[in-house]
Amino acid sequence: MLDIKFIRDNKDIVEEGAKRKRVEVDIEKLLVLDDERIKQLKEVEDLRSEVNRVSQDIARNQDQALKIQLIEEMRIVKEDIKQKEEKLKATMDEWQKIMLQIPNVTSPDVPKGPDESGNVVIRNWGEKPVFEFTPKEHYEIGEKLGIIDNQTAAEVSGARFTYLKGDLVLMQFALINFILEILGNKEILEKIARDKNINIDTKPFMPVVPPFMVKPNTYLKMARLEPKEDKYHLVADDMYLVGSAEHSLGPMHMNQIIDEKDMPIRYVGYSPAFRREAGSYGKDTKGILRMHQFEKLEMETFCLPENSIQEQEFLVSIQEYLLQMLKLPYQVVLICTGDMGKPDYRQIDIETWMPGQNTYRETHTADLMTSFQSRRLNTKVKRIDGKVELVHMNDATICAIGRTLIAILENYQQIDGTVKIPEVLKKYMGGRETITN
RNA sequence: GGAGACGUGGGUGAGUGGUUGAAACCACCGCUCUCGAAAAGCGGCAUACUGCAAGGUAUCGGAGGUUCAAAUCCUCCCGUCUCCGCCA
Repeated sequence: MLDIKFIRDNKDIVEEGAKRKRVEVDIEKLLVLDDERIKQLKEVEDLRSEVNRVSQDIARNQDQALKIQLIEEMRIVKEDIKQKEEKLKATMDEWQKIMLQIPNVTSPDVPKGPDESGNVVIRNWGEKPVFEFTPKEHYEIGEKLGIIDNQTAAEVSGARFTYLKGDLVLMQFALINFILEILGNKEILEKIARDKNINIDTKPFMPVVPPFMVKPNTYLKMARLEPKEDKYHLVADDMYLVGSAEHSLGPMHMNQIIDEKDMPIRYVGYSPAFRREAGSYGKDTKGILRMHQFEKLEMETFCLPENSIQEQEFLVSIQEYLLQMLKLPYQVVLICTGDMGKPDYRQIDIETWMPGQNTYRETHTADLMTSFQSRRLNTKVKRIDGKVELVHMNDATICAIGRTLIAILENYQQIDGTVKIPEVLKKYMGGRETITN
């Protein structure tokens, strides 16, 4: 959510920003409602003030007859308040509805564009592997090796579910262990920052296994409830399954004021992500690219406003470091206005090379939300000088495990159908060289 | 799931209908004293909205309700603790 004061002072920027994000919202109407809101609020507060004042008079006054008269007068004023409050509430409801629709403004360096065609590749890394045979797609490799079984999962749970088996499961946990080691190591993080010329506190990440379900209200505060049709809703308990660890990591400091000396706060959360994938029928139906359920390691950080762009750069650097360690070619994409999320100020994706599909596919995203989420979450920082302000929040994938496994299978495949194990993961997989049948 | 206890400012904790947005203590910040520190003394110390300001309004887990007046009474919800049941 944006600050209403900011909207009032920057009507054109907000309006233009929404249009560029292809969000329809009537700012003009909001401002009219806001004037109305303030006017009605003043009326109600003046009346309340009168009641408060007279109530104290009643308490102090000894004259019984006067007391009875004042009580009677206040009873009438209260009726008036009630009516005005109802009017105010109606105004507020409408006001709130529009406020929730308004997207975050964007960073000046975000390219303007209508959809993904406007995204800009800002750099790439790695040599695409050259094969002496036609590289296969991950599901062909996986099925042949007996480590991916969508067939059985379809019968048990339906489409877009899978059984990961054997070495692929070991590789999943190898990735998790490898990543947690990196994110917990201050020296490595320091080196990553230094190599990219990022001047930032390299405090390590605290590993977290967060709740996999959240209350509707929590989701709303994270500005992630919409689109609802993509969320799994547990009707009996009115809970939602998380679509990302972000959804329960972000609210960890709800209604808190954090000391500046404790900043930045960095978490790496492990959780499944549940997605209904509404609207993607027929898209990526093969293999494990687009699932209703997949595991993910996610970085969620809270920092001072002046550091948040640097923080995002840092998170992207860590993503790149990981892919470089895994020797997976990738490209870094600056997402344009029309393709980015509503809460984002700036969004950077990483797409990893998938030889079997002969294309780059999205594996990582890094979202800088500025204070868009912290405003509703009410997460603040108390500065050294005593000033209290909203924190800035960053959220970034460190490993969407399924898609990383795909990239490994496709990039490391061999002519005999076996798959080499990336060097850095070997030690977590019994020192073995390859996945064989 | 059953029974009971409880939820007050950064912390401990007082407060059961009327100048209580909230005592006291601790922590923290500033000043005095000191060469400096400690100690002591003095002062400050919630957030949001609104207003040029003075000020006003709201908030004592959350949402409603009773009342001229609610931290205090009532209802529902959430959470914590203890005991029992169940369970990995």
